[in-house]
Amino acid sequence: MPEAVSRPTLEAVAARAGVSRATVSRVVNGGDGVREPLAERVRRAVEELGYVPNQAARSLVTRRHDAVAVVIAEPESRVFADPFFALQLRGISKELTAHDNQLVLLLTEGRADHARVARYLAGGHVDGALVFSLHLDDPLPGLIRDAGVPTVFGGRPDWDEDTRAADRGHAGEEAGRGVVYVDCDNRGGARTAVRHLVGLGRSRVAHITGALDQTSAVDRLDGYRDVMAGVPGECDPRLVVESDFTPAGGERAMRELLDRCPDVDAVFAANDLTALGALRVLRASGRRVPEDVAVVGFDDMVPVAEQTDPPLTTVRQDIEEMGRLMARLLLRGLSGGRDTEPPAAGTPGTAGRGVILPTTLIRRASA
Amino acid sequence: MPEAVSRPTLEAVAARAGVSRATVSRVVNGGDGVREPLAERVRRAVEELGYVPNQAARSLVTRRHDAVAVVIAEPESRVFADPFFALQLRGISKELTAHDNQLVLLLTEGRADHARVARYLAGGHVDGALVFSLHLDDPLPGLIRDAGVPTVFGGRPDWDEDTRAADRGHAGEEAGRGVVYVDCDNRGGARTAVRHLVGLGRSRVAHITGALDQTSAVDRLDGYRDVMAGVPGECDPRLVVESDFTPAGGERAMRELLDRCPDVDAVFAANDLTALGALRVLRASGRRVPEDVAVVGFDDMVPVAEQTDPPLTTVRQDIEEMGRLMARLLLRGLSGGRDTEPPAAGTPGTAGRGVILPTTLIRRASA
DNA sequence: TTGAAAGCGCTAACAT
DNA sequence: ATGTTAGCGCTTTCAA
Repeated sequence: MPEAVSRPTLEAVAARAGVSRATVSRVVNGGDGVREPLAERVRRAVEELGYVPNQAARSLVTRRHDAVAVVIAEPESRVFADPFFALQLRGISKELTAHDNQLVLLLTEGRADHARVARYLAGGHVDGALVFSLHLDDPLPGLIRDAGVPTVFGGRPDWDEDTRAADRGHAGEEAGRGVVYVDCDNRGGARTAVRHLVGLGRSRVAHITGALDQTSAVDRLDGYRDVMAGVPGECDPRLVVESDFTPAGGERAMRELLDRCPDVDAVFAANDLTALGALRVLRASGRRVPEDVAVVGFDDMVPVAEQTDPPLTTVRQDIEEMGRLMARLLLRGLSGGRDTEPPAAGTPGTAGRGVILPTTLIRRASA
Repeated sequence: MPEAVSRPTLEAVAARAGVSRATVSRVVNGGDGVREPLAERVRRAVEELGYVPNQAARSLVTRRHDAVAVVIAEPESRVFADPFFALQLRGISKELTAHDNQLVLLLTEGRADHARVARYLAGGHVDGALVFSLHLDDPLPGLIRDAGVPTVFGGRPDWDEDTRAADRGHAGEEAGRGVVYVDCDNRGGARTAVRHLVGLGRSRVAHITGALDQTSAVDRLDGYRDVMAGVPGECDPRLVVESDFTPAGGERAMRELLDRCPDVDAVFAANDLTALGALRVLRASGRRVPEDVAVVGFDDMVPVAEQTDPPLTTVRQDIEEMGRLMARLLLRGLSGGRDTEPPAAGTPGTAGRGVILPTTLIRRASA
């Protein structure tokens, strides 16, 4: 019974309203230049027939799709481990919906899928793309660039355009300026976290990093170093342990840390999940938090941070807002004109084309 | 520079290969009935020009879109609290990708969006829909049914067709038979959990329910009752506390439970998040788990269940597989013919049209 | 086996 | 202000 009932066409509506197809089209698309009584007749006909425009036919002529692709590189990412992804998507979805755009979700599972995604984007099925390019050296940005689709990245892509473009012979174009992205202030947030710890009087502040093939992890590490560089005698490199954003990784790192520096009295973990693992190991080792060791996380994944023992002090970023903003930037670029394109070379104040959202420290009990 | 570069058309390929558009079309679509040397010429031309078919033009004539909508009713759901959603989506995505179908994501925020979704589905933009109808009395199933789009539901919808259809005057059609859905064996899984607890020698087994406006919660409660009904003198209704699938809800329920029945020695929680909350309250109350009170969860959200203290014994369902299966059923129905439609009235063995996936008990330390 | 031609449903000039 | 018309790029009869 869900037999694809053939929907009424413009033609049918026109016939019913006793006007031409063009007139119906005008009314359906906003109705400028159609006198009210006529427009009303058309609207009634549309209503009665339950007419819905055929998007394929429309796209064929307008070359717009009112659809945006969201590309998420999933493998080995935390995408499926925490609600990050879902929140981001919610923000994007809200914004797209508000502008009558559809969200086409492209999940990729490793290199093999890159070609598929590139082909899809190049195929002109969507008006633009929102890409979460999570890893350094990801070929996706390059492929997307070549596909020529307006794109906004989630998280600063490690796209050293100057270098790569040169490899391709685009060196003179300053193409790096063209990358639009939205990210949170990873470095600044990290500074805030570490300063907080230092301000608590801690003198042996460690950092458990995230996966260092992601810019967010690198930036947070940089922020940590920014502050520690200013603390006399505190640049002990053993206080930095590399990890991977997961609870298990956090446990491992914390164990190593306790091993190397039993006198550690504070830990800045690259994200909440890492902090979770660290907390567990600290407890198991008999340390009290925050009395013996203070801990700060990053992200403020509320369901995680509020449920740890003790509740986690952490750096909050507004993930849903990031998603919304990405979508907004893209749509603006699509309609407004060349907003997702590089500014004229030398335009002041636009270098980078990145939008950085602020972070805030959420104080709970762990530090 | 991402200027929507006008892509080559069939025409261009035809010209280059020195054949007609029809021939190119044939080759592009599988190449039956085209002699090899010619086909090869065409393929080369496609390659050289980087030709990608225009999906809009194709859809316009074929009326297929190779796209499937995934509808997720988000408000008040746990969709953004645990990785359930992401896993489901991954399974769906894999299956769709394997069949060259796109995934259009429709997130809804309450009633207001229902009309939008219904309109979209009715608009014939997609070939079918996968719908997560999470709540009893959700109007979505009805709207979708009216939209006439082949649909597979995730989780048994509370769609008492006999009743509703009657309301609409379809009573004679046995329409309820037409609902295709995929779910896990909530009731059986609950039975397994409770039996395990009883088998441990526990005599005061409580149940903290999920949100009872979702069939999964109701089914798990039923499973609990199935077993408890067989345990002499164990039908104490005070052992059942209603909750909502959240950690906070689990805490609240556990507190009430301890209040009402301080002698409780086992808890079957409706999901892992609930169990998490319960564990916390139990610990705070000085009870040891599992010595004093054994706890079993449901879902096996690995990141949660493995990280609780003690690690959680729980009923596992294969969420990703559910997603994959939903997609498979839908695609099969779309191509194979009328598979998503109701079987002829009276067809034996097909009543319900639901596919129920098995669950397994994962033993960890909490029970 | 291959080509010619007729649309699919819609928008956007261009006429009126 | 409204109607007429020419395609958008593709698939699909129907002829050759």
